[in-house]
Amino acid sequence: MYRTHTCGELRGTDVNKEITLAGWVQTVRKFGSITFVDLRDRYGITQLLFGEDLNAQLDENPLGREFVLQAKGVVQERSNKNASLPTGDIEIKIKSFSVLNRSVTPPFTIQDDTDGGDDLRMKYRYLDLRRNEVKKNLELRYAVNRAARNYLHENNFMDIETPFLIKSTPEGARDFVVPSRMNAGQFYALPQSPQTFKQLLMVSGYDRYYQIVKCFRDEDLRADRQPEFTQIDCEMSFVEQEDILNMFEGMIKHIFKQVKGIDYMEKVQRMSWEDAMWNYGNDKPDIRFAMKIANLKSAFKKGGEIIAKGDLINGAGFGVFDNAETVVAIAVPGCSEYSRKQIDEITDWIKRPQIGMQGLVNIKCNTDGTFKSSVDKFYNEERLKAIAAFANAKAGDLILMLAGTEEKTRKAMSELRLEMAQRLGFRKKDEFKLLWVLDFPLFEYNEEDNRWVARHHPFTSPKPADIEAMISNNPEIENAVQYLKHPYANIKANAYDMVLNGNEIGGGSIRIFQRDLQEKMFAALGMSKEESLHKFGFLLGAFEYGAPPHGGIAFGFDRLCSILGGSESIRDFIAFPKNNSGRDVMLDAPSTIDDKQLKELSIQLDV
RNA sequence: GGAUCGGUAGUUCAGUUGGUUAGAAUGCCGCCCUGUCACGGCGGAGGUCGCGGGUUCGAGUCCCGUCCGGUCCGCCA
Repeated sequence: MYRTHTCGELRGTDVNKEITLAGWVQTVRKFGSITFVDLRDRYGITQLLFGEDLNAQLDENPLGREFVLQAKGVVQERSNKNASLPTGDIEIKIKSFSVLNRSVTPPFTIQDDTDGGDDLRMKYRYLDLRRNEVKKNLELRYAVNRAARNYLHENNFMDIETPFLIKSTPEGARDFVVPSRMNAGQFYALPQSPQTFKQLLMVSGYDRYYQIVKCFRDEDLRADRQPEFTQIDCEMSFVEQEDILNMFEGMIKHIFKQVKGIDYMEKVQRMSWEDAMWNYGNDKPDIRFAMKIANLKSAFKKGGEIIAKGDLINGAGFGVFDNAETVVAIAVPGCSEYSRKQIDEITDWIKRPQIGMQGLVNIKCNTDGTFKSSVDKFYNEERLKAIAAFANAKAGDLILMLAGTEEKTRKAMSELRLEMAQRLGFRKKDEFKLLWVLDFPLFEYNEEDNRWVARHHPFTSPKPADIEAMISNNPEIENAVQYLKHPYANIKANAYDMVLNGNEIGGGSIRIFQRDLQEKMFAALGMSKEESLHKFGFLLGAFEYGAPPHGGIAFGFDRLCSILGGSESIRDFIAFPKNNSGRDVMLDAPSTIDDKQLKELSIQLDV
């Protein structure tokens, strides 16, 4: 037997027990004739005490960091206790020991505050995973997994595995493809999600399905995006949107309770997509704080056009606002005292290429009730007061205003709102606020391909009230790039996203379950009959054999874990993640394959 | 595809206006130390300044290119 206990479990009540521990050497502290060793395993750290009698043996078998050690001894009370360690009341007086394996000096320290950089830690991920910080994240991930499974199991959901080698349907994200040796010149694709399979399972009568499953998308990465990622994928039959919202609101609350001990009692807030865009410039608003966008002028919806014209000091007008499609403002609480330097800093921030705005207008709402703005020569005090009132600004606030084209300005203001909230500490890691965003548009325009595409996916059902419009209205696809300006843009989907602290953590929809409506949908997306049969004939066929009404949702498991763990990056919550360029730096993958493999696959390279 | 920040000792970093032998901390090695737990003390080893080219009497430092890494935009139904 290698060990009788773990390194995390012995306490004062175990004194005088004869025990055996096995683990890794964290540190060696030598004091001439006695030596302390901290022995670490997954469960904790226990201090070993080597007395004078073992010095000869230690000289013969010197211990180094990360050596694997087995040690037998007696638990004894420490003369100097260590309150910061759960095992800090005791130590093991060693009687004999054995070095099970040696270690070369690790490239970085295996501690909470390691000296290793990200790159190095990824290259030696197996060492990084020994660190408590990383272990904690994987433990949280497992806790979320368990909580989700328990909840779904209790609610009659059944875990059914679906294939990873499937058919490529280049709709939406780019597919990862896998060449088929037995079918020369043909390829499988790895699933972007088990979407069609779970719908087929509904047709088969498995009315509550779930899977915690890998999905694959060949797109560029971010801190919160990996080429392979995990979803909690769910589907239900005989449900309406309301049923899904209630079921999965329940699941998230269960996860909060089980994993974080949080009782999320209130009903999850709901917001239409249009309200989200109008008030937050964003389809996943962070509602932990207010700072709603004040719409002073908008190209596509009536706003507060109080500044568009009139009441100007010299009558010449303020071209930047007068000529802009959109003028939006936020009132930043308590920032009226911002210095020139601070304002310049924010202005530079919104001028960065990633935001790309030309400039920033500010109005300081002084605590004495007066106003000071960067546009004093265009607007008089009364006008500034009116703007402040419209933007819900209080004395002491700083109003920030942006003007320009609709989409860009709205997006920029959304970013600015988050940035200011970040600076003011409004985005607290330990505060969690859920939100359902509803009534998404069914279609959106893809400028690159010059066509309308499904915003969610092509299996999403339109709102019942809009089905007629979609079927009868088959307008010419014009170069209408402004959302909400095209007839299609007004067709709403039976789709919903769950948003947590400004992050989309889940999304789903009620699906189309009739063949004729699904065919109309494909046609609306510009797919020919032949094409739709070739790509999705199996689904259309299945819909003819008694497909039940159904709908579902999928949660981004990695992202949910990272938010619950208070981290920006999902890599910390994945045991073996890819880097920014989609590489596994530990394996050095992807890599070339040899000519024999290529030949078997009938593949010739062009590089 | 684009923007931006970084690459100097095993590691994390500093390095002024271009100027002598490129520094610190930590880690590593050796010696000393019986109550440490970030142990301590003394000593030591350790560098192709990512790579290639250019400017210059002289380049870690300036310029061009390139590779690698981080973050973001596009992209991600």
